[in-house]
Amino acid sequence: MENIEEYCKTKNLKLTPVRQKVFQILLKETSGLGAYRILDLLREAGFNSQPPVAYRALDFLVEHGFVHKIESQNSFVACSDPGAHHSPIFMICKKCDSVLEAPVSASASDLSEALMATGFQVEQTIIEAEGVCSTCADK
Amino acid sequence: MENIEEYCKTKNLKLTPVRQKVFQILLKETSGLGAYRILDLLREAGFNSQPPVAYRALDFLVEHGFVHKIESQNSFVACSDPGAHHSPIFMICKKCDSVLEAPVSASASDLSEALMATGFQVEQTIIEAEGVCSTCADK
DNA sequence: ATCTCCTATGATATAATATAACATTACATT
DNA sequence: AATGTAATGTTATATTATATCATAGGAGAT
Repeated sequence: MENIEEYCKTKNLKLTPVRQKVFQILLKETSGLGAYRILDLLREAGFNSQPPVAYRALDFLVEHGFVHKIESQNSFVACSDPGAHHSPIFMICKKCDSVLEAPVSASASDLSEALMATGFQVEQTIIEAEGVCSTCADK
Repeated sequence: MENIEEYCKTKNLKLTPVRQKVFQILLKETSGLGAYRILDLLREAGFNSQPPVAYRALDFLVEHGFVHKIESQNSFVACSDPGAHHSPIFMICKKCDSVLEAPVSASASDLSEALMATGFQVEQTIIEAEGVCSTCADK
C-alpha cells in the first residue's frame, strides 16, 4: 500500500479515496474479485457507488499497473509488484480459486517449466498476444 | 470443414445443423466473433435462434476443440487445427483485428521469440494458467 | 412397433458484466 | 474571481451469459 502511495506521489497521480479503497479491497483477497463484488464492498465501506465508479477506479489502477484484470474470469487482482512494468503470468487454482502471479523471470523462457518450478500443476494455459500482425506492419 | 465432420463421425459426436452452421460462420472470419454477432448471422441463415442456442453450439464446439474462445475479447474463432489437442497461442492484431493461432510448437520454448518469428510484433501478452496450486495439491 | 431414456432444441426470463452520456464538483493555474 | 481539467455523481442502457422449464427427436430395449 505504501508502495503505491509513494509511486503516485512521485508520478503526480491522484490516488483518490475511492481508488485507494478499491486497491485495499483487492489487497485483502487471494482470489480475483468481479467489479460488482468490489462495488458491494465499496458500498459497505460507505461509498454509495454506482457501477461506473468501480470501473473508473479499476481502469485507473489497471492503467498504472497496480491491478491486473484476469480475462478468463472478468475479475481483478492487486499486482504483486506494482510499478514494475512486466508481462505477468497468472496461476489460477481451480480448487481454491486463488490467483497468484508467477515470478517475472518466468516469462522469459519455457513457460510450463517455469510454472512447474513454482509447484503449480498446469492443466490449461490461456495465451493471447496483442500487437500488430505482419500484414499490418508491412503497410 | 470435412475434417470436423470426419472427426465427429469417428467419435460419435452429433454435428447438428446449428453447430455446423456456427462453425461455418466462424471459418469465414479472420477476426473473433461475439456470441451475439454469431446469433445474428444464424438468424440471417434462417435459424430463428435465441441466445442459449448460440451459446450451446459454442460450448459444444469449444469443448471438442473445434473453436477457441478469445478471453480478452469475449469472442470466438475457429480452431486452425481441430482434433489436435494443443495449448493454443493467439496473436490478436490491434490494427486489423485479426486473430491468428501461432504454430503449436511455439508454446514449447521462448514465447516472445517464437511469436517474433511469425512476424507478429507483440505489445502485450495475456498469460493465464489454470490448474492446481501447490497448497491444494498438498492436501 | 412402442416405450423409454437421453440428448438436443425451443422459449422465456433474468443474471452478470460493462459503458454511454451528461451533470456536477473540486482543485490547480492564471 | 475566472478558467480549465480531471474526477465524481447519476441515470440509463448496452453487452455478455446463464437458469429454468417445456418440447422434440433419435437410439436401444422390450
